Amino acid sequence: MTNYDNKYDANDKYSLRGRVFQKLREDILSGKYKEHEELKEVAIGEELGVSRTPVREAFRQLELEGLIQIIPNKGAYVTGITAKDVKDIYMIRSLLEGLCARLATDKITKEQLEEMEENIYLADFHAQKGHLDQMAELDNRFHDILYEACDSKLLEHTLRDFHRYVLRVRQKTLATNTRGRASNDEHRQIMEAIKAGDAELAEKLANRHMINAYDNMVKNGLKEIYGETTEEGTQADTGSK
Amino acid sequence: MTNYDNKYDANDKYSLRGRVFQKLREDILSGKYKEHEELKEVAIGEELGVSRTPVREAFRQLELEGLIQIIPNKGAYVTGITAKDVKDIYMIRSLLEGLCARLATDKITKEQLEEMEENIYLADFHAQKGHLDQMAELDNRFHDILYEACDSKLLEHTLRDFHRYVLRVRQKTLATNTRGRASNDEHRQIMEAIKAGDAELAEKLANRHMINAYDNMVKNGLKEIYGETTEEGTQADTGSK
DNA sequence: CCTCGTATAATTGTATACAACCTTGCCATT
DNA sequence: AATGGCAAGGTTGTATACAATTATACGAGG
Repeated sequence: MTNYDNKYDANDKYSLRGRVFQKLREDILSGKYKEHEELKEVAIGEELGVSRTPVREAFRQLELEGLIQIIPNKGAYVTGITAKDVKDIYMIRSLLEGLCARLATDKITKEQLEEMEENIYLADFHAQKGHLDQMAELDNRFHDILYEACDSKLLEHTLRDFHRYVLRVRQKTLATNTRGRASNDEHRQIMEAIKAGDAELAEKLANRHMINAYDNMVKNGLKEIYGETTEEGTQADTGSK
Repeated sequence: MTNYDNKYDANDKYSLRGRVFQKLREDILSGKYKEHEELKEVAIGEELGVSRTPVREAFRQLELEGLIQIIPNKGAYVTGITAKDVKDIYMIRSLLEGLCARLATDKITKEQLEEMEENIYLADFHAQKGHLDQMAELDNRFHDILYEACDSKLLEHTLRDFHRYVLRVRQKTLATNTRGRASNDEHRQIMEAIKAGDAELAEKLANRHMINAYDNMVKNGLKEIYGETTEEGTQADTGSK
């Protein structure tokens, strides 16, 4: 619930605060700062060559994005993601990506559809070659295109938030070639449903795509990475029908 | 996507920043600061008797909550909500409140269920008396209970965000007695489905509840309040099946 | 040897000073 | 009279100084 439709990007890469914010977000998501690690204002400031003020403002934003937790008068700590959190996010995303696909079916532009096709074609190529990094990149981009295509700044922004939030986990678990191929196949089906103008089908496929992604994560050892267990079985149970 | 499961509330009411944040949020939501109004750091600071630093930090948070837009080196402006935004929010909420009701069916505690029943009973009373303010209050509380009952900090927080965001609009449009009664009837049906353990039905009813709420807003002049029109007809079209 | 308390250090919270940028209005030039 | 440029005022961006709070370490007492 944040700054959508903001042609002056608030996370302005030209202001110090914006640069600190982006840098810290990237470092947290990439794993440079680990869970429960403490972030100290002066240390970060010195590392980036800025004073405490922009760092503090960036901290406040990171907190609202859920990446750190600030305990008053104590410090800022990188928040952890529990297995339960991941499950909840995928349940929510399943519904919202479905909605997004449904809306996009009517709203998508020719250019966006073409980029989708290109994306899928390219992903096929990299899947054959076993280029996992490129696969992940294309996967991200596919969803970004979908978010843009739904023509709802609010939905787009919400989905981007969730998507970014699980990137930390995905990097560790989605990096199998078999899932990469399956995922791209699902992308193709979604794209074709949109292309055919079948909004209902597009929604169902997008729902299912998220459930499959989650189930795959569970299979590939989500529990081993995060100590806690999903409270009830492994089935995603996110279907809306 | 913000600070869930935070026992030290980040919007700490004991820190100046937290107080400024809460005060400004309330003032924006209540309409004291109108759309596109500029908020100046020194003016706000003097009004609340604090310096610019806590005000600036509060601004950054308000921006991430979507309540103001900060244009670098220019100023902070209260953001407007378009009719399209409202429609999008209700589409999203329809799905997520449905999910929430479905999860709550398994997770709700006896105390929460009792508070729900009490809430509905009280709302019946106030509906008869025509107490619109109390009705609105109870309506808010009903949804809060539901959010708590789903046992997902993430979903709870997301729904609270959206709910708070449309409060500005709702205050102006939901204040009709007939809708109040209908809404409470729908609350009762949702509650009874949860009580009966019928998760599927609870989800459907909660979906429908949001669609009805939105349709009512459209009927009661959402367009007149916000200059723009919903891009396609008036039907909510938020059903997931 | 352990525990509690106090003092000191470290860190965050707030205020203020200074710099950079944008806006505005006046004046000169055409 | 219209326009362009320049200067002055105001607002935000950043840095730093000071206050308040918390963590740590050391020593005294048991």
